[in-house]
Amino acid sequence: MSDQTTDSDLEGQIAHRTRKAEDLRGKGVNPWANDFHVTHAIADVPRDIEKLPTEDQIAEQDPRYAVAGRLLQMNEKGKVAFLFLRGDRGEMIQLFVKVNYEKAFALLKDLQLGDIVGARGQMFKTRIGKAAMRVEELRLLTKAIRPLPGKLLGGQDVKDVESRYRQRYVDMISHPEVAEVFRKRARLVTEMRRFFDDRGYVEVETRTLLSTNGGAAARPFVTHHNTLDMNLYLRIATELDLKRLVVGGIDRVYEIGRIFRNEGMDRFHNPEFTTIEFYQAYATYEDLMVLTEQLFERLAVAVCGGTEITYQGQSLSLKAPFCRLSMRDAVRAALPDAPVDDREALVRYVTQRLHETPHTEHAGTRMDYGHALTHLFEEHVEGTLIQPTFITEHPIEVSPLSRRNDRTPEFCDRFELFLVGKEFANAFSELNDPIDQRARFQSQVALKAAGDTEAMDYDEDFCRALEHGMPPTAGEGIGIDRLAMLLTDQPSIRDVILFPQLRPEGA
RNA sequence: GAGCCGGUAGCUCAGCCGGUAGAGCAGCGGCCUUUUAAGCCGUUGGUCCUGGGUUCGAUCCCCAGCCGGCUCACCA
Repeated sequence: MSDQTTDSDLEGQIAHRTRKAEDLRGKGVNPWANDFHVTHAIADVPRDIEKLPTEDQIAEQDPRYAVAGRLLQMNEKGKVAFLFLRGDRGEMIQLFVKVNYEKAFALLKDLQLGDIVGARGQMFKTRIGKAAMRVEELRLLTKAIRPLPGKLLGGQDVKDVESRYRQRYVDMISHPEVAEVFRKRARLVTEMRRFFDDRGYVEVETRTLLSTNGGAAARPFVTHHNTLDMNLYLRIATELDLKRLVVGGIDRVYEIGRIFRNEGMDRFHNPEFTTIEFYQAYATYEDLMVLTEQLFERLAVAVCGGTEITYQGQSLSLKAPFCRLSMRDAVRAALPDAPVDDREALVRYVTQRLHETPHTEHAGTRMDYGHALTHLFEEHVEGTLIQPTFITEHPIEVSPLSRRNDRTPEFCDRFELFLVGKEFANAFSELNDPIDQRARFQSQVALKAAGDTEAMDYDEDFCRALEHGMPPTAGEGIGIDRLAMLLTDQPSIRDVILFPQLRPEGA
């Protein structure tokens, strides 16, 4: 205790706290003890002021509670001290330590903010009418060698988002509301599982490493297997394996899993993210629209308590039914002069517009009717779809895995669900005609040869699977991170991913 | 990948016209037997993101880089 450390920089504080821990060990106190028995969560300790005795009314038979939590504040007042501990949900308990309880009082000088502390005692009402525990036993359970930055109680919030994302543990200590976002995300996923389990879907886990890239339009990550001495792709979708399982006889199947796309990062994109994909035999995309409405309603109720929610100041209603609109009608409404039904004229129309707006990098490798229509939709409609809207009848060129519509084979039996101007779900009646599927893969290969880095590989095994016969099936994928953003009202995908991708910390 | 904005004490931030830096909180040493973001006395702490340049002199001006945020492009 003779240390006269005056350093207040980080190294000095760490050194001081480390010496403190060593001193304690020298006195026979384990600074990282694990023999304290908690009887109650801090949240579960009764604190109804009306029912609590004043200090001199405490009776020997009044219940005792043993709690533990992080020490966030210490007010020492001579021969008495008040401490605040915070528990696992961000709730606080006030401790009252008097000089009369000698051992407990003596420990105070070895405690520092951020330490994990255990306390045992009886609850009472302080002179200013606050609930507090009169501590009979006080224990240091974990010495925090490194001081916590910023706000504990009082002090300032840590606002530097970089350190918040890099050191999520610190972020969560400083901001209990951050932990709450991730609890809600967990609730969302749990509820989603229940929803599908209740309907007889089987949850599976398929492979992440693949030798062919498919199931979506995206650039993959490449990795290398040493023993096989071959490059493998990290999956960009779970689609093809799940449909293999439908061929194999699991009529209702889903996977909640991480997928990887080697593309840009921004407020709505992280290189690894989580999707649910589900497939149901003998269903159509129209059945899935109804199912999707039920799912979104249920998730909103479970996470937000109702179907009327707010996202970043916008009021949204997730109450069924959602609006349904074909892509052509949507484009027509936004651009009355676009020749939506004339395939060649529409390509010319879009090509001309692209020349007029030179800032676009859009490659000329895939300008056909389907891409032209989709381009107009994405440019002029997508961002305006605030309330939940199903966009149906996508062109075949942008849907290499979807079933053609029986009446208008240039379009397919597909929908995407949009909300707050973003895509949230993508679903279609699955293409199960192996001959057509081979042709679609062929055109993907041609696109890839022409420089389209997002085109799929020809998946021979998948075609072979379809040749064995896949029942008529509908399938859907939903981005869980975006859904979590929506239901927790977070502005950035980084706020719903525990450890979002950042550049490595500089040396 | 492009544009804009930012990086100063552990945290939040000031810092004028270029003269090598301040506050609050945290820390450290005291005082106080009912505090509530306690109070009072004293006190420590800085690679001003990095590297160049201009200058007698750079946290400040210029250039390059690193990291982050936002917008745009690609994508979900």
